[in-house]
Amino acid sequence: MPKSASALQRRILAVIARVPRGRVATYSQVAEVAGIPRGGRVTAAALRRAGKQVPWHRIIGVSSPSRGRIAILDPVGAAIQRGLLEKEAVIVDERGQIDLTRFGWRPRGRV
DNA sequence: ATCCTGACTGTTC
DNA sequence: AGAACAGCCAGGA
Repeated sequence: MPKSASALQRRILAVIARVPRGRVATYSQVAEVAGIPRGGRVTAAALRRAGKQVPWHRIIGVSSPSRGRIAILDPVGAAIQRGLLEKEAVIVDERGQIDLTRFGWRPRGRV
């Protein structure tokens, strides 16, 4: 990985690496576990830099309290993410939405 | 130190 | 349910 990666970014990547297969986590959720309360954007930035070194496809945005949705800007990348998730048995809606009550990651410990 | 940026979010319309 | 807005955070110029 890039030697210039900050400790914070490495921590974020470490959290993402813990998201189990067949499950998805939101940007903010990852940020919070990594120690950045409202840093959803920070998670996004870290992911962008990390590339495919982590299960990037398991990180999504929030659409409503119980639903998440693919937040990739590039339509092609979004399609790829959807494919990867479906391959893990995660049901992705036509609009790229996902039921968090079913596939949302629940980190154990504190919340 | 200051300003701008963005794979974010909760609140309002 | 979906679009517009206004905060929020850390990194980079």
